[in-house]
Amino acid sequence: MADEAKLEKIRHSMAHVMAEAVLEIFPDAQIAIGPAIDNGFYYDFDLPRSLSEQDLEDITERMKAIIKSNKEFKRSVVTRDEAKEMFKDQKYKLELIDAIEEGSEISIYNQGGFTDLCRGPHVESTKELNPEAFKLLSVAGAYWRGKETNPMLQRIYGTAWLTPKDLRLYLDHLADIEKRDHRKLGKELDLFSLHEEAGPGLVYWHPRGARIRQAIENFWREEHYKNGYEMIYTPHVGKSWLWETSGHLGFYKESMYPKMEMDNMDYYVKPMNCPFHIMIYQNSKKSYRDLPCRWAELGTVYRYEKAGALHGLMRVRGFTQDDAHIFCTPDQMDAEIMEVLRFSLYMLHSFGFNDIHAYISTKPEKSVGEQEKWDAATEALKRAVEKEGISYDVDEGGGAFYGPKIDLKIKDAIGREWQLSTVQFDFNLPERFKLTFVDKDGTEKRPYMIHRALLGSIERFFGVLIEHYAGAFPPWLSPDQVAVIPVAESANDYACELERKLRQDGFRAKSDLSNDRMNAKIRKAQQMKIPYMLIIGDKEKENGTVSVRYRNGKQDNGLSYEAFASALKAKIDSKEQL
RNA sequence: GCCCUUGUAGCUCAGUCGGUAGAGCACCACCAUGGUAAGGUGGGGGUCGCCGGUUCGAAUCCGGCCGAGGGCUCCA
Repeated sequence: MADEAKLEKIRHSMAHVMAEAVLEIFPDAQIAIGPAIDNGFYYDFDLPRSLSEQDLEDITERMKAIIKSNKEFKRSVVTRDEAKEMFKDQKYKLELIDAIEEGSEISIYNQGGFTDLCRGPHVESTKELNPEAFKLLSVAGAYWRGKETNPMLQRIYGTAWLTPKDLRLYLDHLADIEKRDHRKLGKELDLFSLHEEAGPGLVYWHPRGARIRQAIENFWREEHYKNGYEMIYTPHVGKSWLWETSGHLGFYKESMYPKMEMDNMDYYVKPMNCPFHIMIYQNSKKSYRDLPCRWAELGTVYRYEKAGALHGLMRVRGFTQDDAHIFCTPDQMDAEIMEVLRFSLYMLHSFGFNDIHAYISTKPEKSVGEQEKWDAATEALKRAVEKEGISYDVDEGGGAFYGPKIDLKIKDAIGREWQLSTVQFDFNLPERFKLTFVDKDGTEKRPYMIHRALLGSIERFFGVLIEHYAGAFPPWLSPDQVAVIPVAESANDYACELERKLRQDGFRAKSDLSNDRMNAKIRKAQQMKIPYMLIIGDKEKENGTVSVRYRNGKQDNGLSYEAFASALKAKIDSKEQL
């Protein structure tokens, strides 16, 4: 942990060194802020022209020279007026000085030719910075103080470490991230595509991607049924009164696709499934005996995300939520929450996510629903996480206005966090739609309503899966589980026979009868990350056996078909990685 | 939405000072029948994102639009 503090000092000091280098090149540059961040640092500048890659090299060289000149970082305290005088040509600094609270100390740091308004801390001297352990990564636009109405500055991002080896490791990590990029793998493995000409942010699932989706959805449906849910299907558009009642037109209109007019009525494409599920609830009078109702739907919704926010499968405009709504009595709430959380964890584990952290968000300032309800619901959430023994953080006041929630974030194979599951109480919709149930005593009462999605959206979940497995899916999810590769044409008929048998036994198999040589076929199957290859020639044909080549290069020769099929089935059933 | 970068064949990318396009892979055909990561030869395929401007002439220069990538929440 001492290293963490040291690193922060190093990174923050690097930012100052970078500012000095930039000022050498652009003496009139306006400098803004330059903090240490995760893995590195940045500094924002207002410059007369845009920076290029070439500039980054230039700046890097100057930074190295500054570091090698062994400048001390000297801290001093100045008065407000002194500070204003020192930075009289730096309008952003003046703004910062004005923002400093009356009575608090104003400190400056100086290293050689550069002085910055700064609360520190810094290293003692540039001697402590390793000129071979940092790298400038990119230039990006950033608003002054992050506000859209402010001028756009140029931000230079850099990364800095204690040693060149640490830098190397970090750059390798970045390269790994790039290799796993689901957009790249989606193309290479022929899983999905997006088509600007047909509408940005809308996903096309190719056959190989669709097979994975079906494996996910089949599993999802089976498990939901086993766990007491009913499947429902609801429309994709609804009249405006639905969205007025739900409040979406009031709070959410910006993100909805615009209205369609028909028969003097306005229709909207759904951005959420909830109001439709409520329609079903209201279709008949509900008794406490009918509750809980657990209704699940793979519901496709459309939201008009800002153009700049779209990102592959991770942020799209049309997506399918693995949605469910639970309507229950107040008495049932505790048990339902426990169950939802247990079920979520089971689902996430099944997909190979075992590092899970929970975030509970509580009542914000502006909210609906009585305090007691919020407290009861929030307590139920806490009890549930504690019972499951997963670590959690509480985001006080971070809930939606309509109820507290719990989000589950998983860590993927290379340690990145992704939010998947969410369980949210809703004190708003039951009120707005005047939902009721008749209780034991014959009086009408308001049911609790819980929204939950375990995978989040199928599209985004797919993106996370691709990156988690780097495209090498475990057999139960692999689009092609088995590639049958004949050594020469004489084994083609045997290959076809094997393919037919495998498919009939429920496996996803395909034989490669192309003109290529066996070596090329193996290469292709390997590149498509198919877990099992059956290499068959005259030998196997004669003996009725198969030779198995695994994705990892290992090999099992001369197995009987039955032996292979049962081993494969066991692997698929276990959902294990190969 | 805003800033920077970017948009050439299905994919990955070349294309120098403006003179109406190239490679590899993929695809198709033929030859080769090959035991664990690319066999050979030949062929087809692009109004260079879209619209407009400058020019004798634009993939190349200029403007606008559309899309994609990075960033815009780490705070003197």
